[in-house]
Amino acid sequence: MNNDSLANEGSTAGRTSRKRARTRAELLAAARKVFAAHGFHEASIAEITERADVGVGTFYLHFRDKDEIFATLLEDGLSEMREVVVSAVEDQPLDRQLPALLRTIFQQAYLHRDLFQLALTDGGYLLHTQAKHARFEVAEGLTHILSSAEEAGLLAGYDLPLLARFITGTIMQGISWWFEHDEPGPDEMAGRVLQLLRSGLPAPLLAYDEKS
Amino acid sequence: MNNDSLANEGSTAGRTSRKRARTRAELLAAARKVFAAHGFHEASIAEITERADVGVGTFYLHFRDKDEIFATLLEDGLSEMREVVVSAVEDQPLDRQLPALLRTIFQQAYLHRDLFQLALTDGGYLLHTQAKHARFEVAEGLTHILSSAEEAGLLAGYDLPLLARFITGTIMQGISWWFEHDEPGPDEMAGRVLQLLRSGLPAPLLAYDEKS
Amino acid sequence: MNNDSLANEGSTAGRTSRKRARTRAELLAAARKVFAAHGFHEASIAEITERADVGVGTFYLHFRDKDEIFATLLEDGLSEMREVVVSAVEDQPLDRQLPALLRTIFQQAYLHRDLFQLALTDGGYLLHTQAKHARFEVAEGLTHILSSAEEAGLLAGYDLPLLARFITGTIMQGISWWFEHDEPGPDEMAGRVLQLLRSGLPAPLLAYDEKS
Amino acid sequence: MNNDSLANEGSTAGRTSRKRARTRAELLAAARKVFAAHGFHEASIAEITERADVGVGTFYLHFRDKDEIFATLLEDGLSEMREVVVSAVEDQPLDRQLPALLRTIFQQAYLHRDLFQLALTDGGYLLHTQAKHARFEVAEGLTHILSSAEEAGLLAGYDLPLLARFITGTIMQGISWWFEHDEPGPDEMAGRVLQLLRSGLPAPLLAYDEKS
DNA sequence: GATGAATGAGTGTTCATTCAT
DNA sequence: GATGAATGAACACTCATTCAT
Repeated sequence: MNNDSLANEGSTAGRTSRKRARTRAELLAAARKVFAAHGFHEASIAEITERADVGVGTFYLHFRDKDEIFATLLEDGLSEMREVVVSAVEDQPLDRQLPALLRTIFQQAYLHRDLFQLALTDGGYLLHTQAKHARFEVAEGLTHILSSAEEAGLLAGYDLPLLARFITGTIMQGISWWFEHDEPGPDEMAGRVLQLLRSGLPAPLLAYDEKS
Repeated sequence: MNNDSLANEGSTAGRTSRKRARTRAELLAAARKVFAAHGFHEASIAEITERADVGVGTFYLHFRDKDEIFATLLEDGLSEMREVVVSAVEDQPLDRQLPALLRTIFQQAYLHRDLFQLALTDGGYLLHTQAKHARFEVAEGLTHILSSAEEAGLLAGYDLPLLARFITGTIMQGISWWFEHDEPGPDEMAGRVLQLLRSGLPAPLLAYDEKS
Repeated sequence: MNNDSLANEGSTAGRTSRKRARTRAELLAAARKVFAAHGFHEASIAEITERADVGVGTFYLHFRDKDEIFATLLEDGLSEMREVVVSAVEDQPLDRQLPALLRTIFQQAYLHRDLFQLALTDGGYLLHTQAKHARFEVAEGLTHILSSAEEAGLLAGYDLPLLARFITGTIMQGISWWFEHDEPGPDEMAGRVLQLLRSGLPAPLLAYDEKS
Repeated sequence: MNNDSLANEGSTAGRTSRKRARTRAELLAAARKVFAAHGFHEASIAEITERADVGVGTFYLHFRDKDEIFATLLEDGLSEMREVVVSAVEDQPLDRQLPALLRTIFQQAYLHRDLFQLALTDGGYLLHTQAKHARFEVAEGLTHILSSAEEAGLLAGYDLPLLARFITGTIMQGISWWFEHDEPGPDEMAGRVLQLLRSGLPAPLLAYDEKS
């Protein structure tokens, strides 16, 4: 009835939908805190709505159920991160992509530790139901870079999907280190991972002749 | 044939307690399946007892509560694995320890994939309550080996606890690869991890001057 | 007719909270019947909610648990009674207080026999948890009156707390008489107790030299 | 097969039945402690058998169910007391019977306070199911004495059954006084009740003119 | 007779979800 | 759109009682 497209000013529809969006945002913010505090299963809708200062029923006006808000929370956070990471990596020459990826992921993860704690601790729960998930996100980015490298003939002898997983595992453990410690910061963390990826472990630690 | 080992032969007490042990084992087996299928929170005692073909009450004759059977399940499985791994690693010269550790862990994990799925997916839940846990177990073994290496002056310039975590992450991702695929087998998996640890990634992938 | 007393008229909030109060009252009424019929321990929440014609969960919207509704039931009933008794006794000259107390207590108890059955039969259960309780209530009132009498020097030679208990016992048995009989009514009951308290038993029943 | 009548010596049957009786006695003793500690409803058969150091199943060889052992416990205790009281009262001249009854009951009750706590606290529970019960027991003895007095024309103007209940109430409160205090001892307690029964309360406490 | 492992009906309680207002 | 009282299926857990040994 009214022009509520771009820049929706004082129109009723505009005000309404702005209010609606604010409520939704409050719910998401509340959910983030509650999930972070208790984990997915112990979190209750009642606590979320209380914290968001809305009625219980309101929750269901914005999200189908508990799963959905959880998934949305992760999805929103991860897609924001994806954007940052992608723009930090693209346009880089191949030999700078992996370092940039690591550094950016660690920087983001450090900033959004609570989100990652959710993703890594309770995310498993949704693996059956919902697909996208921190680990997948990371592995995907890695696979993309590694594929380019492979096309350039740089990864002969490596099993690419496994390699992506291994590196993902390294990153994940780097991130979950922060669930318990605050040091070192993201840049040193990235440096440490690079150190391992660049040189591996000192040769005397790994005898060569194990029967393969 | 009659030799029922030391003392306690075919006596009533013996038969009874053997029956008791069998029931307990059936409960553990059922729980393993149920937890693997639904995860800790979605698993119900009723389903476990049904699958074990015993009454609900019987469960509580053997385990204090849901937490206890879950912890027992992990503990039993991990302690068995720990033994195997330890005996495969000890007495090896330092340069064989890491390769042996990797190969043995992967072999065990391949055999007990369901257990690891539990440990890695829901294990987090009990981290507060119960201490020992697959990742810790692995990280501990690694730390032990790496410490020896450090004392031998082989790891100058590495951050040892982080290094242990990184390698743990690699192993974990190797194992969780099997939640979705059956190939490659444990020996090749160990080989792939060794490949990465030995040489790192090809130099052209990692520019050296990454100070951006 | 429209005057819904101060503020809070036919507003939604008013209607809602009136409905809420009604549900609560229905639960209390149902609980009273169920407790009276089976006693505290044998009473089940399910039977209470069924009788109140509400869902099980509704119970917990109004009462924390079984203990709470039981305590509320007694507390509400007793405090109503306390008010009636207190206002019947206060402002009376000392020599009328005890008669007034007896008559009023018996009148109230006759009206709320079911409540007293609860208080006297199961009330013991909550003695540890909840303080106020029919017998205490009565003993307290008595003690108050007797104290005044003592200050007036009328009770030399009597052990006051014991005396209060003895009279309480007499009243309690008068009340529990009604659990099985409907006669005599409260006024005659009070008269009978007064008769005993006034004259005691005929002398020939109680030899004086009872040192045996 | 063997003479197991009077003085059953070393015969198998004799030994067996002596053993049986001992087990039964151990169960009763254990039950008394457990009921005293937790009350009827919170007491569990398991705790009783554990304390009696017999198997759970054994319980059901001696008692049909929880109700039965509880009733037996009271019955045994009360009937022992009844005997003592009866023999202390019978053959006394009428004017000594009530004093003797009071003194003996209080002496017994003081000795077996735990039993009375059960009878007065949880006994109510069994009122519907089982008849005999401390209060009845006492009221019965009283009624017997009072009947004799009435036949002797001493109680004209009193309502006999009510009178018996009133006195019972006084005794009960005297006994339950001991659930919380140890003083005064049984003889003084009996004296205090006699004091009240003999003289009633001082006249100035009870105005005479209330409309009857 | 004694045992104690097994039973399962029954309980209190929670919480995601609905819907009349 | 917003509310929050109401819902009831679902759950963990208990314990008196049975019965094969």
